[in-house]
Amino acid sequence: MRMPPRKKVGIKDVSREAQVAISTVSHVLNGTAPISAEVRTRVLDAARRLGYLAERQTKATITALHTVLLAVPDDALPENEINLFSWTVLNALTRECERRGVRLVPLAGGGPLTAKRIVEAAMEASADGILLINDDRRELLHGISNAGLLTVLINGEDQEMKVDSVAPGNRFAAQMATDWLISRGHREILHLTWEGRTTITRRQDGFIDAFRANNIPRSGAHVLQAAGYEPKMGEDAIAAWLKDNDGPGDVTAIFCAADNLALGAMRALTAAGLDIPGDISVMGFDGVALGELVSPALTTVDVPLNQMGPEALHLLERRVLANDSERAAQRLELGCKLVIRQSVAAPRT
Amino acid sequence: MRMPPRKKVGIKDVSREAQVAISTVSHVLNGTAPISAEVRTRVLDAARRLGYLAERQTKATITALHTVLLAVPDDALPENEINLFSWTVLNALTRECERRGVRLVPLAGGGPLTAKRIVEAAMEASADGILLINDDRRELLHGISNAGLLTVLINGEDQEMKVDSVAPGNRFAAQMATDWLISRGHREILHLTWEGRTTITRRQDGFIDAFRANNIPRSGAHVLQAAGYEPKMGEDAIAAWLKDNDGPGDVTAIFCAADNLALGAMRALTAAGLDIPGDISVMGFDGVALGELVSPALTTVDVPLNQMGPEALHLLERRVLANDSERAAQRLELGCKLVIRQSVAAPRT
DNA sequence: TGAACTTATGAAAATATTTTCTTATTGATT
DNA sequence: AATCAATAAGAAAATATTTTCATAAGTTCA
Repeated sequence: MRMPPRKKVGIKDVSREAQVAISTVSHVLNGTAPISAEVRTRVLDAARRLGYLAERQTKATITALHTVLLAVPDDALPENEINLFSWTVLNALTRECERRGVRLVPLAGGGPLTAKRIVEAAMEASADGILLINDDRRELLHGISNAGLLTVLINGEDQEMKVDSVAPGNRFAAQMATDWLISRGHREILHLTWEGRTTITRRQDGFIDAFRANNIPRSGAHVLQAAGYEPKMGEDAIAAWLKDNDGPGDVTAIFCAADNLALGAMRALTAAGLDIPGDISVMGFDGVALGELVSPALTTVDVPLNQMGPEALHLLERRVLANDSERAAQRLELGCKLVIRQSVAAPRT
Repeated sequence: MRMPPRKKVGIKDVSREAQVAISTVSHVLNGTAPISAEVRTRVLDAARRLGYLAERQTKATITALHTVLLAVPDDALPENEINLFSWTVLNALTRECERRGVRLVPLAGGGPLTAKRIVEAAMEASADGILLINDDRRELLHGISNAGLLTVLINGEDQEMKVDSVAPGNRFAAQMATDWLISRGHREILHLTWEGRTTITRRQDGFIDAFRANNIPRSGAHVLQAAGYEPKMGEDAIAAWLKDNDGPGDVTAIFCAADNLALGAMRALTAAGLDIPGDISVMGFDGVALGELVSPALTTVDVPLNQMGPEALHLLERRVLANDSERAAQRLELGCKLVIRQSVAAPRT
């Protein structure tokens, strides 16, 4: 694995690009002399453009991390196409590690994760820290931190606020999605979800928040639990719901807690002869499914999956560098974006 | 304001400390040669001990920030001792800026903050970014980001997930505090709060969460609104409550959403002839009040106020450096700690 | 058992960066 | 108009850091 021989950029290259002397660049970078705003901007822009700032930044932190243990529970393994979520996250993480020259030692398979297994694997690899994805059980976290190992959770949260974590801003994102439905005129909305971990219930919280924030009667917020997050389960849940209620009733929109569920729901709705979005609107969450390719294209919430891994790495670096157990644990929530396509319309009047 | 002439540490000093050659240190730091785990550790430890790693880290980021506008709404001004919260945060922030040589231009007083005022002030100071404390109104955020200025919120949150922010982990912390009360045996708990911003309602969420997580009847969760967060208002609210209900009734513990309220509550309870914690337990939140000096000493939740400013600065730096509007907004929650003192005991049986 | 490798470390050469000091320009003050 | 002070930028000297290459010590294998 050899990088293209992109020769390192230095302060010299920046000075040429910005048309100033080498020393001037140094002065700008260190604030060791008065510099006019104009030149300062020119230099900084050049430095950024050439990737000098980024390189410098990388070099400063890279030091701390040599080997990182990546613990992946079986159900996050991207064995089936279903778990595109984890796959995307892990993929971006792997690439970032390669880029930075961090050795990533995976621990996966071989039955359920236990603190013992993780600690042993970390010792064996003499890892500087641990990244743990999709698993935030208390016993696990206790076991690991008792061994004095530094850990960052990806797509999880430590309720005891001892361990750093990165997760999507589920609650706000779900509220934003529901807000959008409400703004289109929907008042009776079904939230299709499943009994997942706390990070999934946050989406339900946000769904409810939106009703409160918009002063809409909470009686319009309906919740339906599917058996899991696979498309088939969403399909079954919606089919059963349609049957029980003899059609969608007052409900004019379905907000699904995952794109996969939304795909299943759309199948069930179409099978029941309902038009999307004419008769009923559907909204997803995650932005991983090929929502663009189904018909109608799925309106959804885009989660910045590609940024979760790198951010986790960054938290781990800072933790290793600081090496200060007094420092408060950090929980990082990444903002999500609405992706508006065709599966949502105003309700029939 | 002159730093003690602590001469800069370099790779040379590290090599001496770690008893290796200069080049070896360089190799460790850059991964440019195979290094034994033993030497690697020795070098890294030495580098950390001497503050070399920290210095390097600082240097890498300092570049991006020269001038920062600090916008402080009137009600966060530390004019009265009441707002020890803001005072502590601002104090730590100021010191961090001094340490790093960042120029901090305050914008405060002169009536309510408006987007226009902030944008103009930022332009005038040619600020690289804005720190906004205790104010996250939508119009304000829209106005600022429309002007293309980078902003980080301190003790606030952007529901639209466009702007980075730092805040305490209010929800989990409140749950932790309530958990503690429940673990001592309390089942009927009063949450004393006020109509604050969303960050305050998060504490109420956590209070409720604890009942759910512990499978305790939610009928035991009582909420009482004070007129504000000053001690006097807590005192009045509790006095009125005691009067209305002819004593505390079944309630055996009061969890206050702020230390100031707790101090007031304690005064009202004592005035009513109740013993703390014999008759009723009291728990605070914030860890700023002189809870250690009151009698009995106040059990509370310690919020890492000193870290909020520096973390906000760090977010701003990264944002300026990346200069990538595609990058998702980040919301950083800092973990809090339980401080156990004397004001909480098991309820009378 | 000794040639061929591999792993570790350091000395010295090659680079990169910072600091000091000089010079130019502008505007204010006598 | 001459002088001074403040602001900007750069040349050159002083340092700091990285890289290349040499060497030692162990390992493997025919």
